[in-house]
Amino acid sequence: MKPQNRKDDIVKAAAKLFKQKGYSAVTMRDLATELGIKAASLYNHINSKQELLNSIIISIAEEFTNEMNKIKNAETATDQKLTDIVELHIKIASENTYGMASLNNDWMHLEDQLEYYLTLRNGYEEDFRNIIKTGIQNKEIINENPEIILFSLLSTLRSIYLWIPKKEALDKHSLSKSLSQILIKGINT
Amino acid sequence: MKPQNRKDDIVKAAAKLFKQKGYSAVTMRDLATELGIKAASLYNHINSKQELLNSIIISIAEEFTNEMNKIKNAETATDQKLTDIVELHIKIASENTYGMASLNNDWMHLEDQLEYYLTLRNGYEEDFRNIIKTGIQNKEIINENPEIILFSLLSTLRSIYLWIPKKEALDKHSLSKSLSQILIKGINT
DNA sequence: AATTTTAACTAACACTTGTTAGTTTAGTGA
DNA sequence: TCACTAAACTAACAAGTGTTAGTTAAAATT
Repeated sequence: MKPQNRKDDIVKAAAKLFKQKGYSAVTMRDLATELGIKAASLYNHINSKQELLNSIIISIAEEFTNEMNKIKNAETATDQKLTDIVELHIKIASENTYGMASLNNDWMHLEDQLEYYLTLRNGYEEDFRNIIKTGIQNKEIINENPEIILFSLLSTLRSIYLWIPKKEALDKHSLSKSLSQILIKGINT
Repeated sequence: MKPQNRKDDIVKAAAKLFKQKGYSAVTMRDLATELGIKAASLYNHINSKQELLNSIIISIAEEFTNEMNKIKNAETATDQKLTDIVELHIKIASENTYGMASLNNDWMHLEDQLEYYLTLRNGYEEDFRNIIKTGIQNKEIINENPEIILFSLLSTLRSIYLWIPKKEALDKHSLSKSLSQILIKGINT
């Protein structure tokens, strides 16, 4: 009734290797070796290499979209929305460090699902942009080019997965607090 | 006396394709097609695919290192050093949008030169970290975790190459001004 | 005019790629 | 005990990989 277990192992191992070398450089034999089996055995559980990438990326992208919908529809001030977004990125990056690497670096190797992914990503960015624009109108955010503010925030948030595993062991809570301060208080009037 | 011309064309085209699909996904046949020739013809000008990646990444990494040495040795205040760093990243990202993609995403496929690259990168980050620490001691920068400040700044600076070609046509000068304000004034006491 | 150089070509190589087919083994439920 | 299933295996394939060897045609140099 739950024969998904082994498949999850494979997806997890795939994400780990994809982070290390990128999707294209990881072979099905690499992946099998990581799991201690032969390449052909993988196909008892999955349909294709492509499917692995799809499920890794799309599940994260959908999580971002769902959470962004909650944040944008909440009756909260702009700086609370921004804090929520920072925490969302830290949460996803913590729970899925490997997957975030694929989402950032290998999305262009999605095939069937590429268009869908881009729709999700564009929607997410558009919601984020609107939150910033509203903040500017409300004078909660300095009146700089919203495109540059968006770019600056998103760049940092998308890179969190690279820094979380660092030896310095940034604990999740103090990271969230410090990063919000640096990113948001720096933007406030 | 300058038979390097054709080789430069190849390196440039390679960097462009590496940005689009990543080093591993670009074949020598792709590269040849981009240049309107056959794959084997490339080898009249270059020694290997690996060599292309090496020269793209190492030349940029060395430029960062050289410029950082000037900045750190200059007798300037911390916020001037930070402004200089922002401008350095914008300059390199503008002049070498394609190469920056390889540097960020394909450095792990360096082989012989991987160790050298990591030495350069670690040195750069260490210099940057020391500038931030000095700024904190001088009370020019808020007393947050310097590791998080470094991470936040570097994440944005390393992503500039992704945004410069955007349709919005962020012109270089206003980008530099706005970004410095957002990143640095936000950090200042 | 003769020679060298530049830069393309065709043909082929040894190896690696994702994937399929068919088989074997061990554990589970009837 | 018997059938079924999950999950591994061996063997193989067709296509694609980076690269080499040897050749050719035109341009530059002597």
